[in-house]
Amino acid sequence: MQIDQDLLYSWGAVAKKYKKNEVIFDENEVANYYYQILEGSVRMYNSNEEGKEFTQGLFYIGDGFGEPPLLIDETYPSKAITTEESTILKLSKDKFLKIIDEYPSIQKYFLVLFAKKIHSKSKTSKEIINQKPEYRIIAFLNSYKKKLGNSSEKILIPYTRQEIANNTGLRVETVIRAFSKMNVSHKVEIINHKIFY
Amino acid sequence: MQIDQDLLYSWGAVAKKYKKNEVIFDENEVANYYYQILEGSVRMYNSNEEGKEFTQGLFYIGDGFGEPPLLIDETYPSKAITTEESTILKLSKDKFLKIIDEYPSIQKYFLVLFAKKIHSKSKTSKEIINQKPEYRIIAFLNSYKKKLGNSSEKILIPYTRQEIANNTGLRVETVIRAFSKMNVSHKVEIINHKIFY
DNA sequence: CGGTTCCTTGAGGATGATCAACGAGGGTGG
DNA sequence: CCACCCTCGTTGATCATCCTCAAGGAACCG
Repeated sequence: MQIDQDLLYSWGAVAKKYKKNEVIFDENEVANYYYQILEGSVRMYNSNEEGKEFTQGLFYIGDGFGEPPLLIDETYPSKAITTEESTILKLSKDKFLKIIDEYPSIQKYFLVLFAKKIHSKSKTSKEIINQKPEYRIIAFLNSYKKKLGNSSEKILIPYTRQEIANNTGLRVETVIRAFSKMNVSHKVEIINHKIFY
Repeated sequence: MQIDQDLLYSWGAVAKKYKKNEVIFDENEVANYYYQILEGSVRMYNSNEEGKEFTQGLFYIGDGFGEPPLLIDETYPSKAITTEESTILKLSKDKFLKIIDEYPSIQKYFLVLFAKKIHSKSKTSKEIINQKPEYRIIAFLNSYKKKLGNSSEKILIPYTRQEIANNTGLRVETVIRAFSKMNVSHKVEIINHKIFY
C-alpha cells in the first residue's frame, strides 16, 4: 500500500534521515514534497497557544503523508514530526504530480486512500463532538483496533495516556480519570498501568 | 466542477425529487449510489442521543456528495437530508465506479476534490479542538467566506444561530452569547439580528 | 392574525480544565 | 552500584466555562 520505492528513486526521490522529534514540515508551510516512510514513524498534529495538541494522523513504515496539499496548492494544515529516528523518502511536488498523471493505478490508489482518510476524519469529528470523554476514548480505541483488523479479544493499547489525550482533544488527567471509571465498569482492563481493550 | 449531467444520464442516472427535510441516506447505511444535486441543497450531519448535531458538510447545486464510501465499501458515516425542496441525480455504485475508471479526467477531478475535503476536514477538527467558542465560530465564518472566494469586506452570514451551533458543535445559547461579545469587541457587526462578518 | 421559527436572557449546575504535588520505573553517567 | 533525571501515571482541590432548563420576545409567513 504505497508507491513502489524503485519507481520513486527512478523519479529522483531522495532518502533522508531524521532524528527523533525532528520537524519534517510545519503548519502553514508551503507543500513542496511527497514523503514516504522507509523506516520509523511520523506524527501530524496541531497545537494551540495553550500548548494543547491534537493529533491529525500517525504514519508508519510504508505510509506516505502530506499529499493532499500538493494537489490543491495549499499549505500544510498541521505540523509533522518524527516520533523516533526515521528514514523518509522525499520526492518533489512536480515529479509527484507527474507520477499521479502517468500511472493510472497509482492515481486510483490515492483516490481510494483519500476516500479512507475522509471517512476516518468524518468519524473522528463525529466522535469528538459527542463530547463525553469516555465516548471519545472508546472511539479512539476502536479505530486503533480496527486498523489492526483482527479479533474481538482484548488487546494491549500501545499508547501513553498523553498520546490518547492528544488524539481525543482531552487532558491527560481527564483521560486517566476516564480510564479508572472504565476499569471499574469493565469496559477496559488495567493491569499494572497497562490498558487492555 | 462536477460530472457532466448528460454523461450521467447516458450511464443511467435518474433524477429524483425530494421534499424539504427528506432523508437521502442514513448513518451506517450501505452506500449504493452516487448523488449529484440538480436543484436545491443537502446537509450531511451526525446527531447523538441528546439530540446534539454536527454538520459534516453542506452541498449545493452542482455538488456531488457521499462518494467516499462508494470507493471503500464502507457505510455512510453521516445522515444526509435535503434542506429545501430538491432534485437530485442518482447513479448506481457500479456505474459510478466504471465512470471513474473510464474517464481519467473525472478520476483526477475526484482526486482533487477529495484532497480539498481532507484539507477542510483537517482544519475543522483543528479548530474544534481549540475549544473556545469564539475561535470555533470565527473558523466557521472564515470557511464560509473563503468558499465565496471574494472580498475582505463585511458580508451577511446567511446561517441561523442554530445552524452555526450545529456546525461548530456548540449550543445555540452559547453561539448567541459569543456573538454578543464579538459584537461588542467589533469582531462582527449585528444589525437587526443579522450577522455581518 | 395565528402559528412557526428564530433569537434572547437569566439562573443554576455539571464537568472538564487547571494547578500542584508526588510516586514509580527506566536509563545514564559518575 | 548509586544518584540523578527523565517520562509517565496518579490524585485532590479549585475554577472557569459551557450546557441545561425555562421562559419570553421578535420576526416572518400564509
